[in-house]
Amino acid sequence: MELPDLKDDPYLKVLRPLVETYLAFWRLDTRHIKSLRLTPSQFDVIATLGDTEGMTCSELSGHTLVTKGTLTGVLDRLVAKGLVRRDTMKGDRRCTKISLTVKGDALFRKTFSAHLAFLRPFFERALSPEEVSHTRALLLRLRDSFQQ
Amino acid sequence: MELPDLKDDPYLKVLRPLVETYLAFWRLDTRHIKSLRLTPSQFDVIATLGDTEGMTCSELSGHTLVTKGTLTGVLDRLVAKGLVRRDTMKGDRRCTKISLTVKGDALFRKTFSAHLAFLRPFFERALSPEEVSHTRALLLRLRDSFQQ
DNA sequence: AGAGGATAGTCCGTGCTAGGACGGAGATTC
DNA sequence: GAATCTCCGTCCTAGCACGGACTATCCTCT
Repeated sequence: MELPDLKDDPYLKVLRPLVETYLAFWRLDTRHIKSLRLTPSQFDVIATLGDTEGMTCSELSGHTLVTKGTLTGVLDRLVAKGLVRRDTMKGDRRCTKISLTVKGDALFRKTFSAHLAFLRPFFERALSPEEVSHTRALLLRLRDSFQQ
Repeated sequence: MELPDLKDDPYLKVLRPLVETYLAFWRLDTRHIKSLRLTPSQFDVIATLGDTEGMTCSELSGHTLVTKGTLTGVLDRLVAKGLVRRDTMKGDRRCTKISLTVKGDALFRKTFSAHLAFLRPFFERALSPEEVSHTRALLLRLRDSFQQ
């Protein structure tokens, strides 16, 4: 990693834990999502489309971590699986309305809350509710600094 | 993202900040690394090989975030740039010793500490030294929970 | 010595990533 | 009406991610 041993630097010694924690979470998250036969990006799209009337590619890309260019391919595969539908939008022929199919909605209902329930204990075990708020606040300060 | 609005759940409301903070860091880090005409993985490898006598692919993969299979391609490109060398190991013909070339070492010296110096202010601005230790401790608890 | 098993690095398939180029489509201005 | 600007979704390139398959090599145990 781009993270040598930074024990000496009082400021940078939070860098490695940040990366390691995120990656540990990511691996756990990904492993569980894979058991649903989806990729993280695909789950991201399904979860975002759930309980909505559908959205355009741009909106979808704004609400997920998937960029516009990547979305095309991700949607192709979701359409092929019959989970998602592309409809032309009346009123603006530039836009495409992306929404869940019946099958996609069923998958969303079945897996979404189950996935959250799967993740929750890992947080509960590590932190008390007060510590959660505290961690959250500290992380947001860091995030804002990175985003200037 | 696979992160809906979790305001309601006291435990999961640290999830989104964790992801957002990491991604904000990652984007910053990547942008700076790109200005060196390297990719994050390539920088990772260079930084890890710096100040060592070289290592095998497996060791390198263990010390970086690059998996064995991906490493082959990353090393190919670094060798093509003349930054890294592959030597056969005497004693064990299965192993390959990867090390920096003179040019690679020069790049390491020039860019490594500069990169850390670039990152440091973002941490300094966000957190006091005590908060850094505190954040670090909280993150490590989370990490360990994810890794069980 | 020969068999079995572990390890090293490569290669492959599928999928994701950022960023940029592109052409179609709507909106605005003259 | 024509030119221009902006937006939309798709496509392209280079590179990375993971896991599994594969070959070569080495080690160990009988």
